[in-house]
Amino acid sequence: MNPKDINIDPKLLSPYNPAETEARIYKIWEDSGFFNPDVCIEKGVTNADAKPFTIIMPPPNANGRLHAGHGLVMTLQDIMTRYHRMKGEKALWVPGADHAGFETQIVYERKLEKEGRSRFDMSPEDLYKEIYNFTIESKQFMEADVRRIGASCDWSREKFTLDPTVVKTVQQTFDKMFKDDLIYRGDRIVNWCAKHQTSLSDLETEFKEKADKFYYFEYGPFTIGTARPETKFGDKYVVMHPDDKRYAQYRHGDKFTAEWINGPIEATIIKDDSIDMEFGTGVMTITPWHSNVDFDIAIKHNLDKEQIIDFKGKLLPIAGEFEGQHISKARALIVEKLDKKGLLVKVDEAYKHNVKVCYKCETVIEPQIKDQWFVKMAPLAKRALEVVEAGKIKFYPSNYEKIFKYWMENTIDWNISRQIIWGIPIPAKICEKCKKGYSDLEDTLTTCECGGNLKKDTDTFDTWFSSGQWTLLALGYPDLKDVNIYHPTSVMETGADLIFKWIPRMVIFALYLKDEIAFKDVYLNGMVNDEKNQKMSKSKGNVISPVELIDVYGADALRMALVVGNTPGTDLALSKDKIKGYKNFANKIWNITRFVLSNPEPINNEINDTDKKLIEEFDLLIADYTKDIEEYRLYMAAEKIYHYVWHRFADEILEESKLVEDANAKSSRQNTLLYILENFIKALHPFMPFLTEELWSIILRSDKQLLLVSAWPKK
RNA sequence: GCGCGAUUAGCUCAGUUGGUAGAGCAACCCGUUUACACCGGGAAGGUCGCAGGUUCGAGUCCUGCAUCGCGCACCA
Repeated sequence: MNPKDINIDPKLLSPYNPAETEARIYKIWEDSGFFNPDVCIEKGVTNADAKPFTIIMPPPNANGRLHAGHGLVMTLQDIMTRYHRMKGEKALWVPGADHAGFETQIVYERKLEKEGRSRFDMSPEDLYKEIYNFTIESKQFMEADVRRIGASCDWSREKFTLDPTVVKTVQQTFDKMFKDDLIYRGDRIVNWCAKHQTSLSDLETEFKEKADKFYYFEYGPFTIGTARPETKFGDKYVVMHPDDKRYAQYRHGDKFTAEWINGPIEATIIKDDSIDMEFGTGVMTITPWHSNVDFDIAIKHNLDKEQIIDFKGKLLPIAGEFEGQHISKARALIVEKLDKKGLLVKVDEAYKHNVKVCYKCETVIEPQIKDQWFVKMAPLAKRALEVVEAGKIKFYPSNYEKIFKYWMENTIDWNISRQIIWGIPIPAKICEKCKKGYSDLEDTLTTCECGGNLKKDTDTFDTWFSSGQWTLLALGYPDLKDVNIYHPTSVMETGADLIFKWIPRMVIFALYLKDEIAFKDVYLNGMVNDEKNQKMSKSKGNVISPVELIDVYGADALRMALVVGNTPGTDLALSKDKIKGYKNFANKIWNITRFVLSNPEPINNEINDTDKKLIEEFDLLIADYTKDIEEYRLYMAAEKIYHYVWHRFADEILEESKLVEDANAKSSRQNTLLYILENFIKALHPFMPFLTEELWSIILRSDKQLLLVSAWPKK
């Protein structure tokens, strides 16, 4: 039928065209100012004494576009925010952008590499400036993507993780923790990436299976096994298990002389029960400077530690004739020399083991002992554990509480120093003589208590040190204007992989700085995978960008596809067929509206008993649906309303109403259809905001306000 | 090695305090009658991983096993 034949709004051309609608609607919302709860109060759509509802957006990296996972995160948070806003609460969703320290620097380094440049040839200031400009530029693309999804966040409050006030506050936190004896300077073994020239936390490394040769060498009276002969120059301890009968004749502390790579050395026998008797010969020599396990043994027995490999991966003078060689080349030469000396016993050609690599470039991590800043985790973790055990923070799904607790019960001190430019500088001074570290916010200290010269620490903070304070920082802390109203935040919604990287740190810092929980609820979403449920990755070429999907199917359809059937904590297989299904749904609603509006106007306000039952049925559904949203069962709420609208309202109620002939009954039914239509459009708004706002502007209604700030349907 | 999760229709997954199995998609048959073919109607499809246990009653609770996935740790 020609749409012109229908006596309704000419805007209602079929089919629904999301591409034409969405940008226009978003602009209307943004111009209205209603994403900002202050404006809502000012204009009288929200009561000044209404309950606050706060979500802090996990700031997307400012260095690129959004990926499908962001699409899910933005959708979930937008649904929650829109729902609470319509309920009349002071709903605040604070957007952000993350400088993403290490990540951004890597992105930028790749760019430099392509241009044939290197950060090591640039002054730190120039590099910082370039990355800053790059990030500010990229940030706009990220923000545009967030808008495309329909996020109703308060852009006027957007925070960037390198805003000057943020930097200042983070540095103050460091100073406070230093004074509270929660931060110390420590000589500890760190994960060193020789390519990126920085230390990494355990969470920034991965294990990769590698096949290497495994060598057996004669070492005095013993045969030792190793996969890394190049570290062995300084080895002067042999370690074996105290219960190993094969070596019962040797005693702890005994010394002997062994012929070794560059001549004879004196070695000492150490007995330690951390040795695996089954592995190799049950005897090993240790290199405490370049191995975590060896380091622990050395600390336990108070053994000497010596650096063999420099921070670029080259051998130090201790290597004698091999000095200056890169370890990758030196290994074979060292083996050859030992072989010539008759010390090579045998070689296992295919030894498989897991090697720690940099999670970004897969360079093999070289453990190094380095002077770094560490946070004492135990006392902080204890408090975080207490509030969770007291039930003050709830997890969705609930089993993540276990993971949180496990993590808090097994903390190790946190290395917060990073040797990168792109981050918040650590406001500290280090003594050139005795290496003692001081916090120095005002940059005034010059001399150490030992008389040595104090030098500025050139390191920056691990990003999670500032991100951990984000619930407060995003609200303007230490300015308490917003903090007093909106903190603790209502819900922290983020990817389940952040259960240990981020969630505990936010809990810890909010307790430490403000003596408050950071959030009442934690909602953890799973990964968004491709339609075969495989992880999206650039190398597989199966990455789908949310914006491309929006271009084809519309934002509302994508949002529904991301939410329906997606329980918290579980990964989602996102298929185009699924999104297409919800594009059809959008069109269905469009046509339902066309149909209802094309019916004759009711002759009065009467509703008969038959129709009252339909209204009752609908109201019950909405009550149930509301409860589902309230309790974070968004996957179920969305499915229920979908089912009602399509298969109950359209397929049955509308079809049946076509058969009603009596004038009074017809009028009663039309009143009923209008009531249900108006209210399901309201109820569906958090899930499908663009379509519903557009329809709201077309249908007859009592309330002329934007749907964005209309009252939630209630019985 | 330690921990977590999953196992339900061909596929993707729901199933909220235990009460005779649900949705979407796909496949099948039929159908253009006042919105919508981006549609409607209909039918089909499951010993709810396996084995025990608790119970009047178990997809749901308990124990064990198997398979898959994920996380953490890790061998010189």
